[in-house]
Amino acid sequence: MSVEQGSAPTPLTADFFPDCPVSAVPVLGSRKWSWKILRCLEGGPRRFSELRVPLVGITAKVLAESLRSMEQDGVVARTEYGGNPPRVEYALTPLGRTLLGPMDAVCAWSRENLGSLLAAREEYERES
Amino acid sequence: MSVEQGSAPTPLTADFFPDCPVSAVPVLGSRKWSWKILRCLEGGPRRFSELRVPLVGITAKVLAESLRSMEQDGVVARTEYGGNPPRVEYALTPLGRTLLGPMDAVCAWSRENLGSLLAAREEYERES
DNA sequence: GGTGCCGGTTACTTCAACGGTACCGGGACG
DNA sequence: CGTCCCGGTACCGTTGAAGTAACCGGCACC
Repeated sequence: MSVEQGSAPTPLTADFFPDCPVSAVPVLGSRKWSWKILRCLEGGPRRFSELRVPLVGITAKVLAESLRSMEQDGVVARTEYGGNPPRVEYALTPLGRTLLGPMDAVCAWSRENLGSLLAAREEYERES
Repeated sequence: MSVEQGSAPTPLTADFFPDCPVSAVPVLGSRKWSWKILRCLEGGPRRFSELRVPLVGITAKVLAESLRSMEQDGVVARTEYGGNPPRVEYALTPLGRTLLGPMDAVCAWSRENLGSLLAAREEYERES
C-alpha cells in the first residue's frame, strides 16, 4: 500500500454495519416533514389543524402518517380529548425534547451553508 | 412542566414552506449511507475500494451514487490520479468538514437514545 | 333538512433510493 | 495468450414515502 504522496491518513477504526446505531439518524430524519413538525411542537401542544397552518403544503394524509410514525418512535405523544367537534393534541415527549438540541445544530448548519450547497450544485451542472 | 388546557402555548413564529432552508437537512441526511461515508472520510482521503471495507453491505452502485451526490453538494471532492489500475481518491471538502460537528451531535443522540426509540416501537406494537 | 367542522381514512398514482446481477476498459502481469 | 485489478456503468425489480382526490362519522348550528 504505497501512498507515495503525503502522509498516511489516520486508519479507519470502526465498521459501519447496516444496523449500526448511526442508521437511526436517517430513519428519523428521512421523512420530509418530521423535522419541521418537531419545530412546530417546540412551543407546546398543537392540534392537528393547527399544525397544518405553518406546514405550508402538507396534506392531511402525510401529516397523519408522519405524526403516527413519530408517535411510534416515542418522540411525539397523541392525546385525544373527547367532545365534538373532535379534539386531538400532539406534543413532544421528553425524548422528543432531547432531539431539539442536535436538530438545532444541523438546522443552523443548513441555514449557514445552504448558499454554498446550492452554488456547488450549480457549478456541478456547468461542469457536466 | 404542565400545560393547562386553555392557556395558549407560545405562538408559532415561522411558516415552513416546502423550500425553506430546513429542507436541506433531509436532502443531505436522507441517503442511507451518506453519514457513514462522511465518517469514513473524516480521517483523510480514501479510495473507492477502501471505502467499501468499513461500509459493510454497501454495493458498488450505491456507493458510487452516494459519492456522486455528495460531490454534487460540494461536501466531497473526487480526485483522479491516472495510471493503471485506476486510482481515485475521495476527500472531504472544507464545507464537508463543517458538517462533521452538527453530525456528531445527532450521532451522539442516536447512540444514547437508540434504546428508548426501539423500546417505544415495541410498546407501540403491543398496544395495537 | 342541510351545511359545516374536525380529524382523519382509503384508493390510486408517481418517484427516488435501494439492491442484485452482469458487464466493461485497459494496462499489468504471468 | 489469458487473467487480474480498479473503478466503475447498465439494466432490472422492489420498496416506501409523497401527492391527489374523494370520502367518512358525528354532533352543532341554522
